[in-house]
Formats: sequence, structure tokens, C-alpha cells
Amino acid sequence: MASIKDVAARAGVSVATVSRVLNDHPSVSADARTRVLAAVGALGYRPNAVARSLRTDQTRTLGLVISDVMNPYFTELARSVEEEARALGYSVIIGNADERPDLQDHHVTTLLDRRIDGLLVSPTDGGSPRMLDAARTGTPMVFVDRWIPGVDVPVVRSDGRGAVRDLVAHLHALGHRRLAIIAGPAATTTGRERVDAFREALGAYGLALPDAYIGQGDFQADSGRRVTEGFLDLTEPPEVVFAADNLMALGALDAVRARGLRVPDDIALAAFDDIPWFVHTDPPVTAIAQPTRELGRAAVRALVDRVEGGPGESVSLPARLVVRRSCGEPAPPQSPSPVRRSTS
Amino acid sequence: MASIKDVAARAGVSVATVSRVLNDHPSVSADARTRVLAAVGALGYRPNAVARSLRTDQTRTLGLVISDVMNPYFTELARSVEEEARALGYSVIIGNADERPDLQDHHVTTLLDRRIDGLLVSPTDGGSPRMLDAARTGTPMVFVDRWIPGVDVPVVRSDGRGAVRDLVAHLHALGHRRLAIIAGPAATTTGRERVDAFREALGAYGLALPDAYIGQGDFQADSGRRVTEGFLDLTEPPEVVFAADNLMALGALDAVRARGLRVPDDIALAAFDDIPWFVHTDPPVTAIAQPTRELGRAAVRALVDRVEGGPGESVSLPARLVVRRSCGEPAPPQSPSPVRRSTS
DNA sequence: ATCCTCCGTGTAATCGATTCCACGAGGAGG
DNA sequence: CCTCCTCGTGGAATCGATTACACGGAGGAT
Repeated sequence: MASIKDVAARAGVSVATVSRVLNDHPSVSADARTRVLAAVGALGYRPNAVARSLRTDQTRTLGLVISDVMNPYFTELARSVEEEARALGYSVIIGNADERPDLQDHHVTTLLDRRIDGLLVSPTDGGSPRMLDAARTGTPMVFVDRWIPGVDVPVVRSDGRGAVRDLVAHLHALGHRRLAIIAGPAATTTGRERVDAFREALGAYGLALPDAYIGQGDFQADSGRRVTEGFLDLTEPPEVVFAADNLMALGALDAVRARGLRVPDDIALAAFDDIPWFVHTDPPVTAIAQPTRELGRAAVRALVDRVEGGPGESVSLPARLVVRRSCGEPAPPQSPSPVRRSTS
Repeated sequence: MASIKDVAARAGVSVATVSRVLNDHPSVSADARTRVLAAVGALGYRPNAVARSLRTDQTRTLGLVISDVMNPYFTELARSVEEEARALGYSVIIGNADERPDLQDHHVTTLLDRRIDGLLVSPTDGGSPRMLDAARTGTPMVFVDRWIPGVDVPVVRSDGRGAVRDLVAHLHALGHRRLAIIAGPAATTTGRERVDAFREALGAYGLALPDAYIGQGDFQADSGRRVTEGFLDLTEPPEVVFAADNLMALGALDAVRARGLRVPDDIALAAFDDIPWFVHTDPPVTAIAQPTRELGRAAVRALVDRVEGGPGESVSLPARLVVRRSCGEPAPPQSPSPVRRSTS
């Protein structure tokens, strides 16, 4: 592969001049510039980003470590992150932690070894020493979606409290009183927050959230299935199951179906994190939608700001409730059939 | 950040010795080794991958350019690629082309600039000059899922012919005779092949595939919707719509629902590429499933083989039909309700 | 005419690793 | 005791860029 030396030789100038042309430094004669450009074209020369990075100490690359790529929410997040980064002249390297702290650590380590300019993380746990260390020693870093309390890093996230209140209001209006939640891992902020918000919203209606109605999940479909089975085995099963993420909602749907029961007639279902497929499930699932695209954009902007020496502002965007039919909502208005209300 | 020089100074040896310890070169005394290791630990030293790459001319990184991350099929592919690459000691940088040739070209270019060791591509089109050039000038490269005819690069893909035959047999047995297809872009091999396989399978039953029953899609949900509306507007609409990918099937489902029609009673639906959500849609969708994980693994193995100077074998794995209820199949055996057959 | 600036250019140092080569010490063999 | 290896080690070149510095020439001011 042609190097800058080859270009210099062919253009009859020094490598310094070639470099100046390529970085459009002002003091280059028009003549030299055209000769260099001609040589570049003839050789199909492309600067070696590795060498350039070594010298300039910047890679124009951002690292993104997410908890689970197979979750459509994170896929969309990753996509919008890449889009915004590209617009700003950066590349993105994605590391998929699969909700495993050891994998998360692996990715953080290799990203740091590659000297990425900044790191976007949606932490799976309390954070490995390596990550905490990076944050402390000044690696530009921003948390997205989830964060680690006590670590001084900007956080870009969505606030679901309002939407959870709306959801509970919706459920209450439909007559539901026994509401259960499939929680995310306690090690994650989103895992804890969603439970807290749910409990708080319940409290506003004088409803309690008994321990038996809090199932411990891990944001994966299997755990949603397992927890839901537990709920159904209770002597007094809940009337509604609220899954703290979309994958666990899917598992819950599986569990309900496996019992030969139906949503929402036998049990209602709602989920945190909306995805296109929820429109097409049987029944369509009521969910809380995060402004995922905006989250990705804002995260990149905050990170790039940090990279360039700025403060990198934290951002919190509101989520919103999207009502469908999985909680017993009457069929949509265009349907002429009479409204049938679920039991209780 | 500590460099090899700092380690050398602290251990009281030369940088050469430090490097030898780190790459466990045999001729290093036990004494020197322990001192170096101690210094590494004390300083929290991690070798600079950028510098190392410049010198060794290898990045231990693979590039993966896929057509559309938001498509669950490609997400899973990307995930398995990363898994296998990690097992082999490589990192992977994913580029999302979003079915846009210009974006694909952008990613190929930046990946090449970064001097990745090998490139995995699922081409969106016939290939940009840059990509063709890279293939010709010896950049290790492997096509996955889709490929470009006439380019001498190993191809790792899934053969769907058998599964398409099974699908047509299934449809024929259910009494369907007017079968239509939502095709993928003609610029992609998978776009063309699936139509060909479908037409061929139809031929075996003496059925034709009229032009009116071939809708041109682009592998995105919107096109599936549009094409399906066209089908429904025909004076003699098809009884079955076969979408050449999962996203277009989703669009088709939308279109059918928007008309107030039902699957499979009014029109049957099948898709290429199975995904977990198809189990939960209304109705569950009959689909052709590719062995995605194995495809990803095989692709990485072939690429790494090329990188290390081997031939890099092409691989073709069979896809298989997964029957669900979207084509009018009787309800699954465990259901006690009587079988109801769709019209025609 | 002299001096000072400014402009375009080249030489060489530098980034952080790897690795070839030379060198000195020590052991084995004659 | 001399020679020859072998082993551990360090010096220095190298990868391909960027950039500080020096230098020569042109042009303007005095």
C-alpha cells in the first residue's frame, strides 16, 4: 500500500509538503498542491490512520459499550450513536457486554488499548476497576441509559417516572388493583429506578407493592418467563404484569401462552421500552417508549464536547406511555364491535 | 498514560527487554521478567495498540459491513461474528450500510484506512470501486449472506432453495394457488435468488409467477407495506404473500391490518428470515430460518484463515422452513378447537 | 542598496511499540 | 588456557504520519 513517501517521490516534493496539502495547511504553493494531488490520485493513496493516530494522539473514534445488542432498544441506540458520530467526523466501535460484567470489562479494556478518544457506556454493573479508573484519570466518558452513582461522569438518559405514573393511572382506570413488576438487575440504575417509580405511582393510588409481586429478572427473555410463571403460581396471582424491559415482556408473553391463558383477559401485560414489533404481537403491547434516537444523539454530543475539553452536559429526556391492547383497553375507536371489559 | 519507556525505567531495563517480556519471548532472565512485571503492575501499564499496529502492520481487527443493523437477522449475525472473532483474538468494527451504497462505501473506506486485517461484507449493491479494488489488491475479504458475482472472494451463506421448496409444498397442500412475492433489491444476490427459487418451486407444481405477483421491495418495512397494498388492489389479489425478508413481512402485516383484513383468513403470509418475534405476532408467522449463528462463525473462520494466508473456504448452509399459523395451518396439536380451513 | 518580513519548502525529531544486530559474560569442549 | 556457543541484554532502526525549526529567496520599507 502506498505511503506518504511514495506520494512525495512521485510529486517531487518532501513528505512535509504532502502532509501539508493533505491537512490543507495554508502555506503550500498552488503548483505543489496540484502535483501532490495528482500523485495522490494516481497512486490511490489513502493516509494510514494508524500512523496518524500515533503521532497526533487522537483516533477520531468513540467506543460504545452496551449491555445487549440483541435488545432492539440498544440496537436503535447504537444506530443513532453511530449516525451522530459520523456526522461529527467520528467512527464508533461497539462492544456488546451481553449483560456480563466480565465481557463489559473486556471491551472497555480493548477500547482503551486502542486509544479511543471517548467512551460511551451503558453499565451492566457497578463498574469494573478498569472503568472506574478510566473515569477518574480523565478518559472522556459519558453514561447512557444507565449510570453508576457516585462516578463523576455526565449521564444521558430518559426519565420514565412520568410515563410510569401514566401507566399506573391507565391500569387503575381499567380496574386493575393487583399489579406486579418484573424488575431488572438491582446492579443497574434502570433496574432499581423502574421499580421505585412503579411503587411510588402505586402509592399515589393507595396501592402497595408486596414483595411477592416483585420478581427479580435480568433483562433477558428467559427471566421474564421464569418470573411470570412464579406470579401465576401464586394463590392470588396479579392482574397485571409490568416488565421492566421488552425482552422480559416477551418472556412473560411466552409464559402466559404456555399456560393456555390469554392477554389481557386472564392477565394484563405492559413493558418498559417500546419496539416496532409490539404493534404486531398478539395482543399489541402497551409500552413506555423512550426517545431513543434523541438519546443517542445527545450522548454523542455530550461525549464529543468532553473530548474537545468542554464540560459535557447531562441530559434527561422524558419517556412516554403508548397505550395498546395488552392491558384490557377497549378495541381502538375504528372497530365497530361492542366494548368488552375484562374481569375484576 | 504510561508508555513502555516508563516501564523500562522503573524496572531498570531497556525497552527491548520490556517488549520481550510482554510478548513472552524466550530469552529473558527470570529476574528481569519479574521486575518488568512488577513495574507493569505498579504503573497499570497497557501497551498502546496503535503503536504496536504501526510497527507490526496488523491490527487484530476485522471489519464487518452489514446492510442493516436494525434487521434482527443482521444483528444476530453481527453478534455471532463478534463472538467468534473474540474467541480467535480479534476485535470487530461494525459498519452499518443501511442498504445505502454510499454509506457502504464510506465504511469500507474508513475500515481500510484503519488498516483492519480483514473485511467481512454483506454487499448492498454491485460493489463500489473501492471495495472491488480492495478485493483485487489482496485485502483479505469474505462475503457473508450476500455476494458479488464475478469477484473472487469466498462466500459464506445460507442456501434457501430447499426451504423455499418446502414452503411452496406447504402452501400448495393448504390449497393456495395464487402466490405472490415481495422481492428484495435486484442489485443483491439474495434479492434475486429468492425470487428464482420461488419461481422454480412454483414451477414444480405447474404454477406460474406472473409479473403482477412480483413486487419490488428494498428489504425495508415500508416497501413491504407499499407492495402489499398493490397486491390487494389487484382485481385478482394473491392468496399468499411471501416476503423476501422479515422487515418487509412486517410491512405486509401492517398493510393487511390497515385494510381491516386478517391473516391468514383473508390472505396468507410467509417470510424469509425467522426471528424470535414471529412467534408472538398475530398470527405467528411461518418463516424460513437461516442458521445465523453458524453463518457468522463460519464467516469469521474463513476470513481469519485468509488473513493468515490460507485459502478461506466458501460455505453454504441449508435454511429450513418453520411452519406457524400465518398460512392457514391448522392450530397446533395441543389446541382442542376444531380445525378451520381458509377459503379457496 | 540594505535590512526585515513573509512565504514556501525541506530536514529531522517524534509518537510507542517491535526486532535486527552486536556485545559481553559464562560454560563447554578441546 | 583458548575458542566457540549460547544466553541475556541494550542500542538503534523502523513503521507512516505530523510538525517545529531552519533556510533561502522574493518583495517592501527605509
